Amino acid sequence: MALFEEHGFDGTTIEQIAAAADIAPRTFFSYFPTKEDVVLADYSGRLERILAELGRRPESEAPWDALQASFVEVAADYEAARDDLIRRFTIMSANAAVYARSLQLQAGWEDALADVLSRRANGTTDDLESRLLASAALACVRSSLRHWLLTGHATPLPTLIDDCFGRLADGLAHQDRA
Amino acid sequence: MALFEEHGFDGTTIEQIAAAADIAPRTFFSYFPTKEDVVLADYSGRLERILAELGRRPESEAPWDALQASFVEVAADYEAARDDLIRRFTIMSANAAVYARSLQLQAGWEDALADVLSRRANGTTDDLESRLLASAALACVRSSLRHWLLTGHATPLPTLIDDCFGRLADGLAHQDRA
DNA sequence: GTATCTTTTCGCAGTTACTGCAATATTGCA
DNA sequence: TGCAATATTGCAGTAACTGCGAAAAGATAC
Repeated sequence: MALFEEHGFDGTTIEQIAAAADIAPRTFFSYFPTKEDVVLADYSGRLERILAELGRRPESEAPWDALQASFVEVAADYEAARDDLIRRFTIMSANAAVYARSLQLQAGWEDALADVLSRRANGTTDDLESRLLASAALACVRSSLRHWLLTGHATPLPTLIDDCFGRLADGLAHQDRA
Repeated sequence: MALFEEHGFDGTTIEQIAAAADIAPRTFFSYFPTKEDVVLADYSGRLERILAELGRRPESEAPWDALQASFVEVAADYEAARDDLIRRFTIMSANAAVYARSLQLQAGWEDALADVLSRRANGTTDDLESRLLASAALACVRSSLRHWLLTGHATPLPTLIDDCFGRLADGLAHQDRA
């Protein structure tokens, strides 16, 4: 991470990373599939947390509400690792390849979330609905994180995410009413 | 495209593409920035269409309704190029790198859409709201396209997209009511 | 038809991420 | 200590992409 911050993501080679970590360049790839994944190392654990949280929600709860509650809960973790998160996201937002990889990983999250929602609904809804909800939820998270970074982390993340979920649920069709 | 379909995306090299197109390998890169962009060649024009359509909507219209109307309109174009679209999306959904590139390009769309929405709102809303709407709209499009492909293009695309926008606007908070 | 300028095409050499494979080192355990 | 599983490594190779400068093609003026 320090190397990325000093020389930029593109300006840092695998060779340099390996040297800094005291391993052979070849060994790097037994820890990370791509260079981008170094910046996004926390992603894999994050998905498990979200799925666990989602599994803890009562079956009776509406899907969107369950998603909202789960993500707000996980966002509290984000706050705990605040400084690290800021470093990672700063690098990410400065580099298109890292952001692209982030989106790709989130596509995996979408698959997993849609799957859980479909199983939860148990035939009550179609797969399109599950997909849509999962995809929209991740849109909330991305928008929140972006805003959080751009505004210098003023508003706490859980608040932002809660707000975004709320807006999508209530405010879209008739904004003039709000 | 024929090469991709025969040998797969990864199994096709720039050299082969260049040979098929009767150009030097080096020249390929003056037409496409990456190999992935061959499959997504229609993306650049598509954004302009969407922005044009969005610019044509009345200022009084609620942002979400304007987005919905614009995308439904552009989806009609999709139907016109139906077979070509199916070929491209089939390749895309079979290859993670192409899908990642697609998401990256859509991130550019999101920027542009959020920008237009912010300017449209003229201070009535914050940037977070614009982002969120743009991001959610693209989530609708992706979910619709995916469903359209998986179900063998049974339902027309404009119908699917219209439906997704409608669901996000109305159905999220209180699905038990529906 | 020729000369001049612009644009496109091209070849070449180089960088870098990433892969498969087989050898070597390390570790955990009986 | 000996053995088996696992981690680390080196090497050779592939393929996407880049910068640069030369050559080719095309347009324009006279």
